[in-house]
Amino acid sequence: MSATAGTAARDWADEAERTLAASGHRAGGARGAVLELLARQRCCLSAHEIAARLERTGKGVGRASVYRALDLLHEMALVQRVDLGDGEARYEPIQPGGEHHHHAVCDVCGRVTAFEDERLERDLERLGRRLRHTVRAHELVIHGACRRCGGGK
Amino acid sequence: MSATAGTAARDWADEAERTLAASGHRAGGARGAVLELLARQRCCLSAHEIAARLERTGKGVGRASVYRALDLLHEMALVQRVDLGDGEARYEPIQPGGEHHHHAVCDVCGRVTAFEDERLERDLERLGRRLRHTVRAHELVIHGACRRCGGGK
DNA sequence: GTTCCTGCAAAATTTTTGCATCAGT
DNA sequence: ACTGATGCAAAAATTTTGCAGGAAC
Repeated sequence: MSATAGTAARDWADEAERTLAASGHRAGGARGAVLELLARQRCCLSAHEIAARLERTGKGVGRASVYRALDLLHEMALVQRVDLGDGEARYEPIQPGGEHHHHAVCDVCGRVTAFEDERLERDLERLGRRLRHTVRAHELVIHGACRRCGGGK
Repeated sequence: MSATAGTAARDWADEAERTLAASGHRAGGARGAVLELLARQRCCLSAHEIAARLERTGKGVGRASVYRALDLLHEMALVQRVDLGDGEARYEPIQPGGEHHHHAVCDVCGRVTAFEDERLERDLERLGRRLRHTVRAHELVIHGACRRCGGGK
């Protein structure tokens, strides 16, 4: 399973590089580091977190470059922007294969749980058709108390 | 229908004032103006928009007071925080009766469409039970192209 | 009269931009 | 070589905080 995830991550980073190259973008070190870090991640990361982690790994990258990389990746629909409600934007890879998850935030302990739900995804597709609104991205955030903090009684 | 909406709006503002009073909060002018403005609104407003509109109406209110009012209302679960992805937080009243909507953002023309969907709501309830996550609030944002900009073909 | 509310200004945070330099093609 | 990518510093935008005065109860 971790082998599969690793492969998917590498696939995503590779495809992202290819997509960027095809659009005339060059392969610099800063964006490459951001890509690689995002690819290895389970869940969304904020610009601040990305900069901090790259710093710790020795691959220090200017804040501006992090923001510029995220901006570009978002424009190219390679990353999903996630707003958990704490005032900083987070980003996570969009897997071309369709794997997609949403987020539940526990307002008590702060934990963020990622979850998938196939019926929800089908519902969202139907919704796009009903509204005649092309769905390029969708994002659901649930706020409340996680099972440990009161949801699981 | 507009009469109904007006009534619901007044109800919401009244109930909000009562809830606040019951928690030992006093009825000041700034928060009252924010409440009244929110109550009359169809969709979500940002702090900036709220301050600007109150300014135009002559009821100028300090930015800090707007933020403090929104903070308190959010804490008391009287308003829903909405993140449309443009870096500013928006807020809208939570109708106790259960009326609830979500938002579709057109990335082409910028229009924000509010929509309701009963099946989606049922799905989200089921989801909370499945995750054993108490759902205090949930927020869905769809990004893409609206029917005018390419979704309606 | 006490305590919360408000507004202004200052500060903290997050994100963007200008510009000189470096690096990929 | 040409042009995009990067980093630093400065700026902009959004939100928070400190504090003094005013208003609600």
